[in-house]
Amino acid sequence: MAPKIDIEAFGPLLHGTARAWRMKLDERLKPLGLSQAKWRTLLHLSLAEQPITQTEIAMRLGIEEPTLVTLLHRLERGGWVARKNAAHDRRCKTVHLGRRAHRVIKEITVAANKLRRELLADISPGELRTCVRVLQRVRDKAEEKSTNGRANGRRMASRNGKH
Amino acid sequence: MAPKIDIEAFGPLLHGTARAWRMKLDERLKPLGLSQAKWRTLLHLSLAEQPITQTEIAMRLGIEEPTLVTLLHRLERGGWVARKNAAHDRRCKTVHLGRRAHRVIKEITVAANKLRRELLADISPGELRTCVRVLQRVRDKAEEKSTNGRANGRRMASRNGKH
DNA sequence: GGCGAATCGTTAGTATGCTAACGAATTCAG
DNA sequence: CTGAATTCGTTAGCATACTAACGATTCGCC
Repeated sequence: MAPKIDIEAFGPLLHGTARAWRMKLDERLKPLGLSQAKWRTLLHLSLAEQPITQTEIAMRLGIEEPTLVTLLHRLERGGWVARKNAAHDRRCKTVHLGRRAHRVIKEITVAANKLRRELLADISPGELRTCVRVLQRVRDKAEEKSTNGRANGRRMASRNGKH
Repeated sequence: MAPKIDIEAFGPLLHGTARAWRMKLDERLKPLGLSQAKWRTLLHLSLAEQPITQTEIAMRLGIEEPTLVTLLHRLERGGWVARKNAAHDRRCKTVHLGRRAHRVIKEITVAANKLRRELLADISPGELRTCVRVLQRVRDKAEEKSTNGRANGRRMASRNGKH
């Protein structure tokens, strides 16, 4: 009774796997005081060459602006980042890593890489490639604007450009 | 530059695909007044042969009890379900589908199946099988209790048994 | 039978996401 | 140059998840 895969459960399976992965990572980074949403933000900041604005961060993270606002509030309250008014455009604020953040950036990547290696340990390169291809195609299809055809300002943070 | 897959982004890819799928489904069911969390609950109730308790539902949905409590509050407020005190055990409440729910159960499954067929349309059966196998293994691995070995009461809703 | 342990549902508090609506600042059309 | 449109960050309000802690009830062991 093994060969018959339960294709009806693909959605739940996808959902459950993502959830389990996220919770595992959160669990490991909790000792650092960091959740996934937080460490992803810090990592993107550290990867940016120059100070970036909130809108830019939201786009890279693939989340909406209001979500980022409260996320930054929490990060700021914890001393992880600081916001500064941009000189050239008084509407903008740029976000900068605090001391505390610089110290843990490396630990974050190490932990994330370690977890990934563990979870994908007994998956063959071929299987992995196939899986990645499938996921990409599914995601792209799911992100296609469906019925609406209106150009409606800044909509949908689109897929996050790696990490 | 296509053959080299970006394995570092597997986590984000998984996360993003699940998110896109979920949002697409929510978008389609919004006209019915239903989000994914809600229709999944209704569907599980409709699949159950006999009235089931809240704990049972939470387990099947793969969510924690307090999460279910507020979810049921919203469903009850919308007239989708009703809670009754169980006769045999005064601690328990059983949850029952309301009229309104019975009418849309079919629409829900139809929409979910349609979306799945669309998103997986151009994926070959072989690829799909591989992908499912990989996801299952990753999920199982991620759900293994890691360092803690303590039996700490009811923990982790575990994987949801299909749908 | 009776008391401690386990179970069920709940509240409280927090984190993370969303949309809608808005004020302030900038940009663009005329 | 000026008024309309756009952009940036924010608040308000909601949905969905979590853990911690609790009352009420039931179960299990003596």
